Amino acid sequence: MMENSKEVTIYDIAQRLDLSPSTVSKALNDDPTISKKTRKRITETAAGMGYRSNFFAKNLRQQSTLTIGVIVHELNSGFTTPVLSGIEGAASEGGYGMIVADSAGSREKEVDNARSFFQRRVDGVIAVPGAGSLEHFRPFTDRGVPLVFLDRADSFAGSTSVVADNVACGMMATLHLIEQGCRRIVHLTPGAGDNVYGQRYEGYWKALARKKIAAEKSLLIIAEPTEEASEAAARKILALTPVPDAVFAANDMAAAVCIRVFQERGLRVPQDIAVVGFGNEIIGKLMRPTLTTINYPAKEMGDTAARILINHLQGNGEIDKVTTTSMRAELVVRQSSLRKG
Amino acid sequence: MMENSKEVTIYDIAQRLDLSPSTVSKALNDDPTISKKTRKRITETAAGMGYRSNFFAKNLRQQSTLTIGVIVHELNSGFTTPVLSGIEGAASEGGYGMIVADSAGSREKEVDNARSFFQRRVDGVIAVPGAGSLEHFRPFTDRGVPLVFLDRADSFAGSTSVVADNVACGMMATLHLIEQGCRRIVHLTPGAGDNVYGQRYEGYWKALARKKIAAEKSLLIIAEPTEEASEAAARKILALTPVPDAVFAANDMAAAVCIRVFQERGLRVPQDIAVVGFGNEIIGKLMRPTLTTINYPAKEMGDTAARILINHLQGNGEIDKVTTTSMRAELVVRQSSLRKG
DNA sequence: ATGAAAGCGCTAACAG
DNA sequence: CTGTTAGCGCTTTCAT
Repeated sequence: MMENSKEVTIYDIAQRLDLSPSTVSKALNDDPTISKKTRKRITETAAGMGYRSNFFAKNLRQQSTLTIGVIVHELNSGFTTPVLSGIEGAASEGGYGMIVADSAGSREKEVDNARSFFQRRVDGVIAVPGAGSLEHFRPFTDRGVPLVFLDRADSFAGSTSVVADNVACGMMATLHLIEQGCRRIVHLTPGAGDNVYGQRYEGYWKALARKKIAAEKSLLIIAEPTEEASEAAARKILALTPVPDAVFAANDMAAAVCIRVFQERGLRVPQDIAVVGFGNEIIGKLMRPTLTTINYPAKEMGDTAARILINHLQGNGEIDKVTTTSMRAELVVRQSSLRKG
Repeated sequence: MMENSKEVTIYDIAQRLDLSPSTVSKALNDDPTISKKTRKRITETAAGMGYRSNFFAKNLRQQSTLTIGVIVHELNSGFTTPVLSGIEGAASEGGYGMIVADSAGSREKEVDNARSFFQRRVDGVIAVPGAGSLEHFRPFTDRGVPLVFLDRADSFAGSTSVVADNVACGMMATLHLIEQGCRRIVHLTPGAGDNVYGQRYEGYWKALARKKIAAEKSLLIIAEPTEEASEAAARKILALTPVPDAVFAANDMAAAVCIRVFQERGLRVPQDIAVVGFGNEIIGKLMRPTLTTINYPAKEMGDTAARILINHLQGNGEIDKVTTTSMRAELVVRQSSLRKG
């Protein structure tokens, strides 16, 4: 095993070429005050000697880590994956590394992760927080470390948010169903609290209100986004009287399960009951009928959040001016809701 | 905006308490030679002053970054997500951060990412490489930076691999179909080269050989894992004469598309044609018939890779002894293949 | 039990 | 165009 044959430093290079370390440093950083010729000599011997700059010595001087920290409340999810992909793309393009911490649904871990990133001195933070207070992020804002929240729009001390317009999403889906002639529209959601789900629900009833349709409390059905709970919810929906003529589900999996249960009970989708999902998961294209759904711009949100952060870090200080960036989602109309034309 | 009100250093703490910086340093690192009383005084004022240790000064001294680099060839994928989740869990448990770089299918980016991590001096690397040479990882092995490959078993200079036993997977799936009475079994795969797909194919024909069934070349169908290509492949399968009585697809999406096409053509699954997928994606539980598939232990693989790496970094040098860790995958039998009992 | 001093590798004034 | 010098904040002998 070839072991660490000792790291090469700029001193080694300087000695070898009979130059000073600072000359070497400048040359390696493309300082224009170094003659082309020496610069070339230096870069070449550096490469030859297997030199790599010491990231930490550099950071120690420059007080910057070229690293952005990403805290997600659930890494293993269909939303988080494209978000990370979007962030990574923009970050690496801007010369930043992305360090990821997963809170795995635990608030305690989220607090820990914030602390850990603070210690690590990331240059900026993007967080997809779970529910609850955001106070554990205060050290960042206090120290001027820029902070962007994703998918959560609470205003929080000097921070910025990137969200999809969930109210608009809910409205779009519901209006579409109304246009298709539906009147008794169920909203199936994991919860209608103070978060994206609540906003989708708000969009739902705003759409009903606009069309002068009374919102019935019994048409709001709460169910965890698991297969079992969704099945139970579907049965609950069929037990309502009169039977609803549409379901707007807050995620595609729940919508798919509902459709299956409806079909097994002999109902036709969309003729007897129309269904709209949320999230544009791959399953929506594979099932029959294909699923009408909201295309949630997760990757674009990640990309945007990273760009805002990096622009700010590079001194194009958007972050102080923009408070919330709302990304446009779109309705993807497929078979499960099309009752006309 | 509260701006950087100047970072607190151990010197500030020392001055405030009329102690020396080294005492403060030791106290903060729980050095037992510092009396309990002073230690307490120090930790308390440190907290009070909002001190955070300077990660970089620390690293500069200790020549370690407490960071492991993860290079994936495709971040936005159903395999990578649980892998990252597994790595993150083990890493954070061991006190390490995880920095992620996505090669997004580009070899060039993969090479860049390797270089970038080398510069950043990650303590260790986990790579899920694409196809092709692994030479760009040589700097790590040369410098004694431990390196673990995931889902790819090439032996490479002093590195270690964590894989699922893909040959066994292919064999398991195929034997199961044979036991169900199938004889003309198609293997549908994105390619049977020198990678996991090739190994699954190897398992397929080994199973056939063991059962004395002739492997026909026409039963190997190559198709990209997209919806369109899978549909075309399904039609191709139905055009074979005699029509096959089973399909073993190398991913669940392709299997789902096949089943849909078969059903649309009036075939019954599994009675007329049985189908086994690969990957245990969520869709397999939602569709009808439910999909028999291989449960690929992605998260466990990530977890294992990270543990091996971290054990090594902490001096429990497994990495030199273990060359390849093969994780057990399992067959999940559901409706799409069950023709007996 | 505490302190003094050296140095990790690099950069940025400033001087030549 | 190149060199000198002085730290960045921390840890770690070695003294006391």
